[in-house]
Amino acid sequence: MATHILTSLALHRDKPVSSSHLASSVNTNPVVVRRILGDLQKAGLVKTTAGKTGGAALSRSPSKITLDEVYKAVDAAEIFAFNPNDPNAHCPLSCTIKSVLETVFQSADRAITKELKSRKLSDLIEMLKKRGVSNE
Amino acid sequence: MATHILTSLALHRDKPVSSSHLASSVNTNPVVVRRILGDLQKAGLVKTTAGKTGGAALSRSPSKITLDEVYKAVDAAEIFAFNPNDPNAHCPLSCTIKSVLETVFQSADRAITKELKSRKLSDLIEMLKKRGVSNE
DNA sequence: GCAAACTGTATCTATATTGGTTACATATGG
DNA sequence: CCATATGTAACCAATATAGATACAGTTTGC
Repeated sequence: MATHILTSLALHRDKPVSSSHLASSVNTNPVVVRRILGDLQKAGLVKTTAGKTGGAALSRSPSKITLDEVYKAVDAAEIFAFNPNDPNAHCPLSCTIKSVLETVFQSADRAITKELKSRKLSDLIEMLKKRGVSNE
Repeated sequence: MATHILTSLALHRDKPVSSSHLASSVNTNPVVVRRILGDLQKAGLVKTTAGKTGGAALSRSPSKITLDEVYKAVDAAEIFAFNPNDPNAHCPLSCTIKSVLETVFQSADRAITKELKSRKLSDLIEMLKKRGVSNE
């Protein structure tokens, strides 16, 4: 939904778009959109203005926004999860496994981050245009 | 939990380990362990035997088990999720965005898969041994 | 000044997922 | 035969997410 919203904003090039309008494109409720916009705003990707002619707009050019930023803006969690339970203190494996998995999780995270960093919002716009979607 | 279980099995080298024993190391309930073992068994990574001396054991050498197989065995879902709602038929962007995101999701998936394929269960055992955990 | 059209946010509901637990049928070694 | 396993169903609790309603605060344009 977040990338959908951002591409919509990009296609509107700086004209503020209302959450209702975005919601109808995403096919959801305006409040859901505003919540996502709130996350994107905290991450500095969009700017919103209140009032009659208000709405959301990108705060940077699409070529300066990577999908990694989008991902981290709306989904703070890691990809993999540790066992939330305490380790069994009588078991050496149980006490050590977490530190081992940590290094694995980190490299997986780096792999995803690298991949997403290589994708810019402007790339998505390009792909949309190739499919005939050029404005909205 | 799944990797924890598998490393535990590896440290026991082919001696069947009961779900209760594994559960105490993972600090959870035996049924939870058996559910995970069921997934791992479907994926061909472990073999379980019932009866008094039963339990679970690896069905392959740890050097022949990649973390990618483990991941796919217990978590069939994709990393990223599409907007579950139908597209708004009146909106060209809404109708097209999914196919664009699909290619992004696929390359992200490939990146994770590649990373996890490069990690073998035996690598984890190595790391554990370096930290002083050699049996259990 | 004021109505219209926004945002931001609180609150509530529905739903899905997950882990944990109990219970029990079934298998098997000694 | 019986102790000890697995496999699995059923249920509960906790958590997360989307959606919906409601409303206070902001801003524009008349």
